[in-house]
Amino acid sequence: MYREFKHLNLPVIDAEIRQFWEDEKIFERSVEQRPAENAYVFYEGPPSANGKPGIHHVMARTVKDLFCRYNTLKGFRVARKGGWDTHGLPIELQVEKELGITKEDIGKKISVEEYNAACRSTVMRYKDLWEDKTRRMGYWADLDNPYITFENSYIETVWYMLQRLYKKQTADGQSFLYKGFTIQPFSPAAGTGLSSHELNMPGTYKEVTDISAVAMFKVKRDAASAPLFDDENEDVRIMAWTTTPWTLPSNVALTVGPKIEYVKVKTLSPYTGAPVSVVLAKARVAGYFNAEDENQPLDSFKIGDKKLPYQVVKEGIKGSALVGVRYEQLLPTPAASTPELEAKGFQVIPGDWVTTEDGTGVVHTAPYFGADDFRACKTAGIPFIGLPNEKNSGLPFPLVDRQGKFVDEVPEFGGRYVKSEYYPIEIQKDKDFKPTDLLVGLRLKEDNKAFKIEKYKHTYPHCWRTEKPVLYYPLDSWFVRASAAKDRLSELNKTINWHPESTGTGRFGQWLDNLQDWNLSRSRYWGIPLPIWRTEDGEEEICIGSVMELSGEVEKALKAGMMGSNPFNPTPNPSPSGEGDLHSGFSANGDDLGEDGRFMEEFRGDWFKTTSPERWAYLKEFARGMRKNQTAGEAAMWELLRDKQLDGVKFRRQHSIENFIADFVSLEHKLVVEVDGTIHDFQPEYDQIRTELLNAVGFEVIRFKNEDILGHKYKVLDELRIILKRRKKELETITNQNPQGTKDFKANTQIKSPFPQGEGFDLHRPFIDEVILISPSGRPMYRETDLIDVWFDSGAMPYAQWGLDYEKLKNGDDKPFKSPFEVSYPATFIAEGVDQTRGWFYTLHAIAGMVYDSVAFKNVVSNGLVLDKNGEKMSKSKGNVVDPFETLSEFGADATRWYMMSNANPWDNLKFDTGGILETRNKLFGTLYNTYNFFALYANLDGFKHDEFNVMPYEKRSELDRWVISKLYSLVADYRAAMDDYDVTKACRAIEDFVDEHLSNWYVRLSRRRFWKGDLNEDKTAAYQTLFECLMVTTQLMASVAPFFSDWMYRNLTASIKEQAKAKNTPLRHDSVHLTDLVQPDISKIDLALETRMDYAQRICSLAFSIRKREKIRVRQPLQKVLLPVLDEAFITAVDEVKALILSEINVKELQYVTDSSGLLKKSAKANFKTLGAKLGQDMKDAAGLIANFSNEQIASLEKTGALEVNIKGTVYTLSPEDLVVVTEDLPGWKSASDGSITVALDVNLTEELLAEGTARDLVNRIQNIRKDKDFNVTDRIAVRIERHPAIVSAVEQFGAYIQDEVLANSLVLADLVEGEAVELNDDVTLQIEVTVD
RNA sequence: AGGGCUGUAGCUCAGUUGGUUAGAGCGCUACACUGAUAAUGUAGAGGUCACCAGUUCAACUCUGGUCAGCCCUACCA
Repeated sequence: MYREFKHLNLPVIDAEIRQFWEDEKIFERSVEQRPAENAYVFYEGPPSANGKPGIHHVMARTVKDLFCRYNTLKGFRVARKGGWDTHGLPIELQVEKELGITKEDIGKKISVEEYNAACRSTVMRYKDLWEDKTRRMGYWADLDNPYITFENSYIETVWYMLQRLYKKQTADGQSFLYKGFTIQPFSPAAGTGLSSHELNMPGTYKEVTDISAVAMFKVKRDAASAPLFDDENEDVRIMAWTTTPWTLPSNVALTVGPKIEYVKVKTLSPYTGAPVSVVLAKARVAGYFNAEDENQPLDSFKIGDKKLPYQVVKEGIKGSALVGVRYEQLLPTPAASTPELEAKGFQVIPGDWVTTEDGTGVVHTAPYFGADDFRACKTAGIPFIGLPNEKNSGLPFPLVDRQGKFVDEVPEFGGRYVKSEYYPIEIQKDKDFKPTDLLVGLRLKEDNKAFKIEKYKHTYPHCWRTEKPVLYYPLDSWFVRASAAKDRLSELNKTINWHPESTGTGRFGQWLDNLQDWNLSRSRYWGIPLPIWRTEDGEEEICIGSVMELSGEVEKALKAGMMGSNPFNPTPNPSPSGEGDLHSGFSANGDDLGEDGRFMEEFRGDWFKTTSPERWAYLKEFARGMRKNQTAGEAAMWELLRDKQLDGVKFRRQHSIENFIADFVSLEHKLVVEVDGTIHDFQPEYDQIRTELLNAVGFEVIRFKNEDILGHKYKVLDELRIILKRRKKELETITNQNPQGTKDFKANTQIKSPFPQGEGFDLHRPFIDEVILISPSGRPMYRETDLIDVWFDSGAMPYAQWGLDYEKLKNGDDKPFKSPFEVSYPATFIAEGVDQTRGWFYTLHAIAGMVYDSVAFKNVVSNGLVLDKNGEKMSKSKGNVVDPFETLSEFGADATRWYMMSNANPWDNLKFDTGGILETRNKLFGTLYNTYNFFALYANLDGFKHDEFNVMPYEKRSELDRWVISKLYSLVADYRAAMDDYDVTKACRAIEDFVDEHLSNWYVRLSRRRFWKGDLNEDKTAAYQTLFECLMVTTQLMASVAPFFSDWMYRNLTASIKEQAKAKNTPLRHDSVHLTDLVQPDISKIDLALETRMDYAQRICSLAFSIRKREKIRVRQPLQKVLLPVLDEAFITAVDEVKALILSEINVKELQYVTDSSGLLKKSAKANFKTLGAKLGQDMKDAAGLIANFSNEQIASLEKTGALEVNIKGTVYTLSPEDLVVVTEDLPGWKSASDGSITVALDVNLTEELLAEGTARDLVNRIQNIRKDKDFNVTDRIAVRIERHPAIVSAVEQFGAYIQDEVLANSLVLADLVEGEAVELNDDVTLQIEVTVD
């Protein structure tokens, strides 16, 4: 029996099939049954589970899933290892938000360890929701063994890849991984630099209104500037425009275009009325002066006037002539002044990038806050402006700190945020609040240094998470030298098959062509630590490529006494098979003292308990030096603390603890007192590690600022006293709880791990920062504190998802990754949103290209965005976000998936409208469901069971059967071609077309009678077999996109024959459609001639129906004759084959061809523009008119002789038959209609007999309706009594037998009195019919 | 600002190498059909193929420009 159903309910089907898949492990089997060597490699771009899945994830995952399923059916083994992206700023920011802290609080209010633990627990928060969504949408992936980017094996593989880059060198010997200093986008609000990827997140560039300033820089009179002066007292100024007035205190140069022409204009300062001569580009004069005001008397101006008189007094000043001109510093900061700056700063320099499209043609240049500025100053040898940087001999500290505040030393504006957005919203809203830019503007106005201060609208980049403006800021960073591999990456890209192609050639290709170095550094906590250790001076460094290597280095460091113990001890020793878990090799407990323990025993004195003797010896020199060169603050503090002055507590100064030197320390109270100069603002990272490490060994660290000690001595003393008391108490409690505790330094040097015992060491911060290595020259090396860009994490997934194989690594294998890496690289196919073009797509490509000179993927589909139905982006604030769970529950996964794939190409943006899903459900799934149910209903009645070994040969089947089979296999060919080209939309639409147009509305409709009439004869069996094959093949083709419904149908179709199929090992033996082999495109089953003539039949029927409609003759009314004018014999032969179909479909008794010889045919001709156009050229138009007027005779002559000469404007052309498109015109005297070359005429004369037959058919219909209303079984026999009404008597008498046969009536009687249903036969006649089961 | 994509019926989308009636589905109107019925058929209304120019005998299609939308790139101050 085939299962029959009452209603289509896709969500119920989903649930049933989902359960079946899980119970029977269909996914696992679908993968495993294919041979491993025949792999179709798919990479899963890892999602982050810290946000809820959205409807766009359903879109992206449908694309991924369907091509994996499709290729599985094609016989490939398609492993799909799931993955989770677990690092990155979004997670950190979320944690900060939830804990109510900012980045500055990390390491203070909360330890890095706690913070990272919070990240770790947050990152998988919505894992369950994701997995639920994954299952419900039918996304097949291995969720049990995902790769997780925070796991040690993943991290160490990323290290390995970094090391490969570190070791790789360009032709001129530069490493692919290097440390540099550049001006980068920096988000003070998020406390981090931003990568170019992040700067390109959607919504980053926003239109904002800022305050712009045109400042006037007063020229100093000297040899270089002399030509600019007319007389000694003239006030000559250079005008420069800026949209960031807050950078004006940092101005050190003005940049001009060497080739640009500048002019000097005599005018007045608009704000003070003072006479002034300004220099600006000639092309920009009109931007600041109104031509009407030219040469007006200067003394006519009053402050506040709109009209500013002016006079161009000097023209033709080349930019190059201005270079070297010196000017007075605009807004001096005394603390930042240096002799060097005074000597070389504040002059005009050249820059090719200067234009005259905007501003004044002179660019205010502040090197720390602009990439162009930075380059220009470096080239011109202009020093940077900033506070002296005491400890680092390097560059001065910028006048703006990392929080986006002016440093205190900046007069007037010190301590103010440079962008108003950094202030809390309440402050911004205060009526008295003035943005810093405005204050700067006001200062300039007052000082007669401003020409124009006004609001200015422009787009400015914003931090994609905090939505606050970005600053360009000088940052130390590690870079990947991607620019060196630019050409090769571009070449490799050309071998990748992109969908859509334009993304690959255009968007991605052009990006590669302009590739910049990849900034890897992130000043953050939760991410993969950069595996580079350096000596403090940066002279020696090491890049670690594995935990094994790190362990070896730690051993060396141990011997040198750099560290307390080796957390990686014993040396990790994964099993040779590569199966071992790296974690298991690590010792987490500190029982094993090793060498370290032994040497600690030898030292008894308190003195050395804070560090190892060797380190002590090493640091001693530094400490001594620091004591000598102490700062003013340190000196003042020492005065307060020395000689047990403070409550009798003993303090030491410049004392070594671990690998740091503390400014002051009380060993008794375990308290470190640090005195900070401003240098510490520049290196918060370093301070933080220091604090963390000191905390880790039991010391509390407090800090005082220089100015506090110098200015508020007693306040500092009070604070210290309070802290000392508290410390004393705390230490007593700790000692009581744990007598060993803080006394034993060794115990605390054990590096902690967040994992339970035995699970190993955590490679994250802060633990990794505690690892100190020793350089070849015997100096300590500290880890570079940066984390790496999370995009590197995901870009390294082809390797890191498997992890390092130590055996291979030891053998020097070029690709030392665990199995099955060998058969899993590169990917055959990946798919992700188009927004990943510069993200994952790029990082995959870049890493593969640079490290292995290979592509990482061969085919890629980038899908577009999912917008709401109005084409607007979905966002929480708009409230137009679609919940994927609701959608899946309401419409089912298949309809949702199908809609998303078929509505538009996946790479176009999708305007998501549930109405579209509804349409898909009704049209495709509803139709197919009905078709299946129709099949099941009659197959069950007839006891039909499909028998794979006993199918009727196609040549013995009817025209209609062979036609639909031909269509079916044409579909298979089209479908496979489209899918192989990754064009799923085309594939889906082909299926829709087949199901709706061909299968349902033609084949099934025309075949209905075959199913319900008579016994299971040969023709009927053929019909069942044909329909079965159509359903079976269709369901297989649909399986990739609609995995639930197709499996449901497959299982229904095969349930009754499953046992037999299994026993005989036939193609239908599989438990699930997803385990089958995709049907082959069998050309032998395709008959194009048959498809053509069926197309004729469909068009003829359609035309006949349209005539009936026009003439208001219902289809049930039989007609005598249909006439077909024909032009050639081939048409007759073709139509003859489908004649029976046509006649029964349009309910006409006979078909008659009208040929030439009949004399009835009137032809007309139209020019065939395609062939004729090329031949005739300009005469085409005239020829078309001529041909349209051809007579029957002319056409006939051409057809007969094959040539006809025409004269067009004196030129004689010879026409051949293919130059004309001949059609027949309406037959005079007949009701006709035509469509292109086909014309149909109907004989609409109704005889008595025809009318009676029509009435009989009406009666059949009414009786059938009654049967249905009364819920009779389809097979019930009935008795019918009809009221004796004049309108039907003749029909019943003539066609009684026919009626009985049609309605399965055992008896049919006319009676005078019938008490049955009142039935309306037509507008005039209503009669009673009684129907009973007999 | 530059690059890419898109612009066809009220809506969602097709439209092959330029060729003379520009299509489908949904929606709307009317009629029909209904032993598949959350269907189906026929017909109707609905288009300056965003706009302007050019190439051509012929342009929705090719070229250039303009406008609008989206995405990407970009601190030109």
